[in-house]
Amino acid sequence: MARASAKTSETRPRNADRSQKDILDAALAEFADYGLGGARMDRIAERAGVNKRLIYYYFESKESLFLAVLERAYEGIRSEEQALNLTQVEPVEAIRRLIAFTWNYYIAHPEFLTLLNSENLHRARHLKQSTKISAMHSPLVQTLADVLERGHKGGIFRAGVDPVQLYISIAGLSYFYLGNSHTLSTIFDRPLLGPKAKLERLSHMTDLVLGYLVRD
Amino acid sequence: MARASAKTSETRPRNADRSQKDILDAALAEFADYGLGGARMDRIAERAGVNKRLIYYYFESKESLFLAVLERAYEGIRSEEQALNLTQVEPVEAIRRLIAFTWNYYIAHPEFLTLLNSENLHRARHLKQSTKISAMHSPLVQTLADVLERGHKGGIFRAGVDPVQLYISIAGLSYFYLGNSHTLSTIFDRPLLGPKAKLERLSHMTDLVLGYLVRD
Amino acid sequence: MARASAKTSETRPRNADRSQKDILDAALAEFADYGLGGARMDRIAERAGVNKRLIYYYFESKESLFLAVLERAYEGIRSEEQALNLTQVEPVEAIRRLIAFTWNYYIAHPEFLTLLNSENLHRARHLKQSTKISAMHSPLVQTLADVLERGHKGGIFRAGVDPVQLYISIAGLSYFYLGNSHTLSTIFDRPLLGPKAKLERLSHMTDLVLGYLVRD
Amino acid sequence: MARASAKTSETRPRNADRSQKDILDAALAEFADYGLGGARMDRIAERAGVNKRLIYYYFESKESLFLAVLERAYEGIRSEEQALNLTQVEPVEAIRRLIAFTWNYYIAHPEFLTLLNSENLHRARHLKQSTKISAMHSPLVQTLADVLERGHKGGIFRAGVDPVQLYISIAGLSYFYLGNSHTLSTIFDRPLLGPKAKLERLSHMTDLVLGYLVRD
DNA sequence: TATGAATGAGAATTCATTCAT
DNA sequence: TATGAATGAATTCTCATTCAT
Repeated sequence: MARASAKTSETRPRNADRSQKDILDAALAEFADYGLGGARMDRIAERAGVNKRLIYYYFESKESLFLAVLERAYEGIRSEEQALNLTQVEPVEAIRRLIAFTWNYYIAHPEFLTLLNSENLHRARHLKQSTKISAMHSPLVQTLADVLERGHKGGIFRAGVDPVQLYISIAGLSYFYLGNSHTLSTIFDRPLLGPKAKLERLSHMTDLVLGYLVRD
Repeated sequence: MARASAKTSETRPRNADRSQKDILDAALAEFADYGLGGARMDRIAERAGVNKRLIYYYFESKESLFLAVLERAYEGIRSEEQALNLTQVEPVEAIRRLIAFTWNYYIAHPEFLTLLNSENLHRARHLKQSTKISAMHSPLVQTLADVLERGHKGGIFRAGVDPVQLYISIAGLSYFYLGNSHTLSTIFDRPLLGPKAKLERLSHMTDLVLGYLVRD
Repeated sequence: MARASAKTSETRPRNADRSQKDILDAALAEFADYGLGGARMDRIAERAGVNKRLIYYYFESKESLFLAVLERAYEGIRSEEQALNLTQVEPVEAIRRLIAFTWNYYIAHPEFLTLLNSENLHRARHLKQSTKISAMHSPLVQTLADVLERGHKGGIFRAGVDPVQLYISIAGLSYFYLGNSHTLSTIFDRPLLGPKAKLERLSHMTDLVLGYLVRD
Repeated sequence: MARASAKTSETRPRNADRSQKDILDAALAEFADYGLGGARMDRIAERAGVNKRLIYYYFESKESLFLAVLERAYEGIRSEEQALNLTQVEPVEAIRRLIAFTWNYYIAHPEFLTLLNSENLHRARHLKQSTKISAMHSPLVQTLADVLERGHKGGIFRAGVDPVQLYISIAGLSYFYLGNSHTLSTIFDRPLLGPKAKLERLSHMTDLVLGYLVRD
């Protein structure tokens, strides 16, 4: 909003990187607030404090801007995930951390959920044009496979768990609750985003996943 | 060009109920395909085979049409859920059936997922204006509470499971996988909607939930 | 608004006169509130408590309905004017009465002003199609001519006053003040419709006209 | 068909001031011809020779365009009025000039009358949002107060004449005659806008006002 | 690198009017 | 006499995008 640099043209000297970042930030916020269809190029320009024309200069069109935003969003979560170093903690703790991380990341970055929603509405049309997206995800699967294997070999986890399947479950448990909190709290007539409710959800999800994984 | 009335005026005789149903059906398909923002009233009219004006005659605006569609969609799933008679089967089987039903319903009605996505993007703005939506969901919670209690009293299920929490988990496990299948299959570079993949997912979800619920 | 007869169809039995009057009343209110262009046939039907189709049954179209309303409005003021019996009072008093009557009639019937406004915007397009309108006004001119003549012959009034000219002045003095009271009170930043302001205006107008007419 | 841009794109070079003026001119004509409700944005664009979208670019909406037109219209008459320098001529002549000016201005600018009509139909809704309109009118009242005072002090005019009241009368005498000339000439079945009729009216109005003001 | 001016193709919504009973 | 259902033609306003500098 009150970005000083947007006010005058003197404060916005020729700085390509900065402008591009401002545009991506603004676009992320706009797409998250209104979805791809509802987002307005005018508002993005205003939010970024740049002339609308500049957006087209750097990003071909609304659609490729959306893809750029998407890719940067995936990079964000994946790089933080990497930083968890799950291969270096014991399996049960690794799972706990992954669940908690996913949960907290979604809470901290609600735009990520909305972005995915939009992209799915459009049948991953944009993502399918991305060349780097798939490569970005193999480390995640590798890591989780490693954790599961260590858990199984240590006699703690059940056998035959598919890491992709499990990841989708872990993500889905948080995603549905948080991404659909508006409709869920309406239909169940119950607050879902209060501090207590959040703690309960994290606890429930952890119990659920570990109750399944850990053999007795 | 392809004016509906040009086909034949006999195909749309004066029938208020029929016209309204046709409009709702067409709107459901359109909203599912394009989301609220992307849906076009023109296309809805064409799909329904009615004059665009008639939509406004029966439904105030695009937004209230959307709400009407949403309400009917919730009615659809909830009434089929009721028909499962979960209170009359033993607890483990009841949970199995609920998971399988949810999974299959989402597969059979992908529009339902898209509709929810859209509504959440709009922060349940429409649903919050609905008067009947909350009442529609209490039986579901009741039923699930009953199943959980019977399971616990029979020494089969663990204690202290919140039915709403569990329902959200069961729904979320299917919802995320199916609703985000486009992005997921892209990022994991793996087909998720083939017959085999579907069977595996259902099996995984059932194992996950029962692995958690059933005490040893 | 709360017209009982509009509520149910039993209370609106086949009564052509009543329906027509209800429609005219409703149309008068609607045209006064929104002008010809802004008036809505839907709202007129609602206000009248009749089906929209019925309006077309009795009155050909919106435009002829407008003419019917106009004619009835002129009939209203002219017939009350006749009832003043100006030919039977002495000239100065007759002028006083005419000014006061005009002023009070416009206050009591603001719709009349709005109707005239609309009709003039449309260059009297409708009125020009009326066959009875001109005949309706000759008595008025006659009466005023008689008053002026008696005044002159009695040595009270100045000579050579054109009755039509005078009538337009008398009407204009009230019409502009009342019909434009919204803009006038805004531009002069002063209330014009309070009880005191109204008395002052009537007094000013009477002084103005008599100050001119009465010779010393 | 007759798309403006099709003529030549050179005729509309990038000139913000010019475009805005063209739009205001076109809007004035359109609003005068059809009133606010009847005016069409399409026609305004065509009249101005600009793309319809440009109107919304400079003026938010039809309504704020209307306000802009209104304000400019008031500025027009008030500034010409100022140029009369009424404070520098003797009182009787000043009144004569004001009456004649008002009369001639209305004749030369019939749009002004229609505009006021429309604004009053809408209860000064737009004007009330204007910040500058009231300030625009105090000089006028001042000037007239000065004339009246000089006239009274010189023993020529009667005492106690309210300048606002008098201005409304002077304006009203012309306004009603000219603005309602269509209906008036119809109901009185007599031409009002011929050269002779006009002279007579101006003479009548002057006699009326001075007959009232000037003491004997 | 950066921008204010300008636009064509739609978008939702409105409205007087007619149809069928 | 009376009405609910249905419609074609506008109408205001929007939007991504391009032009000229």
